[in-house]
Amino acid sequence: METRRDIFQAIADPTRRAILVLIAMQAMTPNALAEHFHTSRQAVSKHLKVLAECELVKQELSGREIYYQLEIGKMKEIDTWLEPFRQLWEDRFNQLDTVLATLKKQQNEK
Amino acid sequence: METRRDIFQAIADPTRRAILVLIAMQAMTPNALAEHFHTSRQAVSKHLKVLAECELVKQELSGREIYYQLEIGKMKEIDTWLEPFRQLWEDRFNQLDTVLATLKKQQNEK
DNA sequence: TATAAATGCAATTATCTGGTTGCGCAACTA
DNA sequence: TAGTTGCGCAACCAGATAATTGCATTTATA
Repeated sequence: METRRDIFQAIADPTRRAILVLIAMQAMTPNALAEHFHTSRQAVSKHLKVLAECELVKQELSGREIYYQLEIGKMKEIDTWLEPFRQLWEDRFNQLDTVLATLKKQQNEK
Repeated sequence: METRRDIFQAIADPTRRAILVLIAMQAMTPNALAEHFHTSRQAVSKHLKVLAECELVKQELSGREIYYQLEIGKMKEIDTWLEPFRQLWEDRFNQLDTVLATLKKQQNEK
């Protein structure tokens, strides 16, 4: 029942990725978000809950409305995981030692 | 049955992410990979199949062994999706117009 | 040649996931 | 105050997922 929420699992769903893009531009309510998709407001609400559980979004209350906005800092975690791979495709021909060191370090920290 | 494979779904699984890290350092066989996890070789094989379906890994045959290696180029797709968000956390205080333009462009291209 | 090893595939199963509908509650509004 | 709106939560359901076991095939080895 207590499913461990994970940022990678959060962005696995295309609707959630679209939500992140939308609220990156402007904080939005569940109702406003739902208008952009072919699903119910409740379904969007569940997606927002998942995003909130892994701290990718935060709420801002305004009367009976709830504006969801992006927690941009959390997105860095994806970037961090990607970093050693980025080195691989950027410096494929040199600095290989550095790349391997970073990868091994990341693996040991697991 | 024909589940649409997606790179974001592929990296949603922690075992698959670990596999990517391992083979980034060195091409490995399913048996060798399986030794690093608490699952059967067949389970690892299924993960490799998922990764192969979205072209994150490629095979290199060697007798009865199959070495899996990373398709580093495919990882760029994650990076590409992340790019506008990276702009947000790097240039939070300026160039906001550029960020929004990128996001909207990305959204229109869906 | 007989045996062992490396691998993929099929069938099965328990669990997770994303969606729906129905409901209750708090907050606006006429 | 009565009705409407915005929202989250619970129950339910079909399909997807990850893991297991069993098996067939190909290649290496004794």
